[in-house]
Amino acid sequence: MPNLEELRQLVAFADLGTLSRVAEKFHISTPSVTRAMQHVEDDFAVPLFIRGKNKIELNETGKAAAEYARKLLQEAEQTVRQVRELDRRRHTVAVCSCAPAPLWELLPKLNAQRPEMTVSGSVCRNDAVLAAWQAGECDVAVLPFPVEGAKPFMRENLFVCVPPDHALAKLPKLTFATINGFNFLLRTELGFWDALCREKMPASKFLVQTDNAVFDELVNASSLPCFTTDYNKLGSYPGRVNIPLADEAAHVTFYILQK
Amino acid sequence: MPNLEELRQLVAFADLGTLSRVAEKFHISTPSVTRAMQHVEDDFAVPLFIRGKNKIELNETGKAAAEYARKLLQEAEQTVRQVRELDRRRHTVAVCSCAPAPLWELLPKLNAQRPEMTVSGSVCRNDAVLAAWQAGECDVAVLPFPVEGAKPFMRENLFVCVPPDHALAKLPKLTFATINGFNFLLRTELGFWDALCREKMPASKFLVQTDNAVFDELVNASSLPCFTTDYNKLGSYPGRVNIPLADEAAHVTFYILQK
DNA sequence: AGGCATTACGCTGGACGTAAAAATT
DNA sequence: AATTTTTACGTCCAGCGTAATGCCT
Repeated sequence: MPNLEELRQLVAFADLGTLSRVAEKFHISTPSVTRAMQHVEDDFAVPLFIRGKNKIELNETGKAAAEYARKLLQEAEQTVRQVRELDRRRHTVAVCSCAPAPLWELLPKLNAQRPEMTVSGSVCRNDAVLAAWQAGECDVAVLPFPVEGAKPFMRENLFVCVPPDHALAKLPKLTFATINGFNFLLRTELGFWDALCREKMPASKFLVQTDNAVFDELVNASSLPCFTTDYNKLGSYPGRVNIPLADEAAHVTFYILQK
Repeated sequence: MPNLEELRQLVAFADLGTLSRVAEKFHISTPSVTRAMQHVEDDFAVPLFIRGKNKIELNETGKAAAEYARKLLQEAEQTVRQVRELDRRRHTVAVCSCAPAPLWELLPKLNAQRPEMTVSGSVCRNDAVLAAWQAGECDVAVLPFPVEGAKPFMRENLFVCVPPDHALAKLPKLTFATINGFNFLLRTELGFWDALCREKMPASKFLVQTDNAVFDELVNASSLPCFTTDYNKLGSYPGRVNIPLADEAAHVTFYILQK
């Protein structure tokens, strides 16, 4: 049964060409490498090297052995990775949501329910959420439409958020048709909201900003409209008014899939 | 980097259920197994066991780890086998022939030409010879017909071998048609001759004997006809006469394929 | 009482590094 | 002179087995 550490040295020797360089790479002495190579040869019980007085190289069998060893080492590393990943999965609840708001509701609840588990949430596009769920890559999925086995979870309503002196602020209600054409500030990682806005407002341009702090600054500094929702605690900007969107599409029921 | 010897013990534990049985299997002490399992757990750096006061079992991750380890060990063994096989191939000339006679000629010559090599010969059916050659499983192939790259090697002629008082002994020449219907003694491992006889003499029955000594005894003890060829040194039975077969099929040119 | 896992402890063989030798460039 | 491989040698620790402990059935 070969020793994987020695096989690593064999592979390194195939790559580097001299025992000294292998020793250097692994921060060990050259005699140690010499012995390791002798040991590998003993393990395989066939000659792998052509030895000169102060020269050593792989013979044809040795070259092939190094390649086989390389493959085996990759498989060994993969084995370790798979086991660790399996353990990680046993200690985390992975939530995949189409929008951030359900995560704000869900993650604290899950954390309280399963204090020994790490709860991890991510926002993806609808199709990616569904794919992750079906592939078993997440334990909880949140989608903006019902699917087999899903339960209604919460409702989120979209608002337009503008300074009080903005033209749109005069209206008590808005529709996508009304605001189509206005340019908007948009936070990224809004998941499905992002796609919805772009679909409903094809004439608008969106200034996207990932960083939350920077986004807030931009909102305060400019008079450009942005979106907020009744779950968006971060989005209650002082000095701005929230105007509801009347469209059905702006009122979303999220459905939850749970193992 | 996991230790394969320890992984073997992990797999054995998954199969046997207790550390004592693992110790017994590998002829080592139980404390040694305990330590090995602790070491495996350290290597993977995740919990693999559920430990009671005098009880230990695999958790779900551990069970999976044992299965991954089982696979890895098989791959490690395969790696060793492949390297050894490669070395063996480097020290042997494998000859695959459709009939034994060419081997009698060829093997001594190859032995003389390459004294450092082990020469191994085997007799197979025509299709198997061709398959082995094409798969690179042999270094020399001998076939009873020409193929691309093959050179004519030798000619072998088939004789019928009967006691002098046998009915067939009266004829100076024979054909397959004449002897069809007579029952014959047949040595196995005649390769393509076997198939040829059965094809040309559908009405005959063949008494097959593998063991050469037993076959010779049978030839001496019975008056049943058998075959011999001009290369069959073993087949020159005293007290029997050899009658040539006139058919073209009884005169074979062997073609040789060599790397 | 017998079986099982684990800890304690002493021993030993194996693995390491340093030093040195011998050969090559 | 510098580089490379290998041997010699002393050191040290990882891994082994024995013995003992604690627990369960």
